[in-house]
Amino acid sequence: MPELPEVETIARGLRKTILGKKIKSIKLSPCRILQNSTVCLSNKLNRQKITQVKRRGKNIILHLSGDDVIIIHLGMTGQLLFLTNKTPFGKHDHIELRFSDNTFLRFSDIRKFGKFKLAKFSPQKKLDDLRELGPEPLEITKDAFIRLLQKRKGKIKTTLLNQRVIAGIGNIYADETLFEAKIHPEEKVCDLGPSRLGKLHQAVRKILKKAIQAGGSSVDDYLNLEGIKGFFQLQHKAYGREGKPCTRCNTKIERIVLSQRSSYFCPKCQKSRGSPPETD
DNA sequence: GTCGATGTTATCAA
DNA sequence: TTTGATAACATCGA
Repeated sequence: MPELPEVETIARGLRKTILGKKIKSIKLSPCRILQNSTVCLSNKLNRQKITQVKRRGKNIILHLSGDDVIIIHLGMTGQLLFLTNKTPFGKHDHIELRFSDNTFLRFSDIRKFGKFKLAKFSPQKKLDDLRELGPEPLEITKDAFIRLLQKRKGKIKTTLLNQRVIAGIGNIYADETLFEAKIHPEEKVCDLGPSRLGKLHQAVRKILKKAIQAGGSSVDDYLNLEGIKGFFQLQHKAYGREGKPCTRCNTKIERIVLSQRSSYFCPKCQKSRGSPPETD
C-alpha cells in the first residue's frame, strides 16, 4: 500500500529514469483510473517533455513542458514500472507512456483505486486534487504540528489517517508511528497534551525517514519502479504483528478495528492515559 | 465455492 | 463542522 515513503521512493526513481524524456506515444485501456478522455490525453501528451517530478502526500506530480501536469495517485494496489523493453499489456496494466528513447512508464493497478489525471498547472493556483491536503509531515515544524493537532476532536489514529489534517500517512505508518511514540490508537487527540504531541511529531519524522531509507514497505504488492521490494516491512514493530511479542516489553501485540481498518498496538507500552499534568 | 480481510478516497448521511 | 458508513475493485486464504 503506497504511503508517503513508498511514493517518495517512486518519485526519486522517476527523477533518475524519466526526467527530461520526451513522450513519443501513449497506450491506454479505458477504465476508471483515467480521469480524462482518451483522445484528449493522447493529443495533449504527445511530444511533451517531463520537466519536473514532485511528490505531495501520496500523489506524484509530473510536470510537462507545456503548462500541463500529470497527477498520479496509486490508491491501494497501483504500481508504476519503468521498462526498457516492449512487453505486452497484462490484465491489470492500464496506462503506458512511451518515450523517444524507447523506454516506457507503465501504470498497473489490480483493484483500480488509483488515479491518473492530466490537469492545467498555474503557479498561482493550487491544483484541485492537492488543495485539500494537510501539510507534509516531514516539513511541518514541531510547534505547528502541535497547534494543528490540538484543534482536533477525534481519535489520534483516525486523525493521522486524515489526509486533510496531514498528508501522506496511511495505515502502516500510523501504527508504526503510534508505537514509536507509545500512544494508544484510540486516545483522543485533545487528551494528549503538547508534550506527547511533540513526541509524536518526533516519532513521525523518525519512522518516515527510516522507511524512506529502506525504500518503503512491501507488505503484499508494493514494488518500486524497477520492480524491487522495499525493506521497511522487516522493521515493522506493530503493523501486521498481532499475537507476536512487543519488541520493547514482550507483551503480545493486539489488533483492534478502527475506522474500518486494522490497528495494531502494544497494550502495555501504548496505554491510554489521558493528558499528564503539564509543568509549564 | 463462499466469505472475510485487505485499506484508499469520494460521497453521502447523521 | 465533523464524524462515520459505504461503495468502488480484485485477490487471497480459511
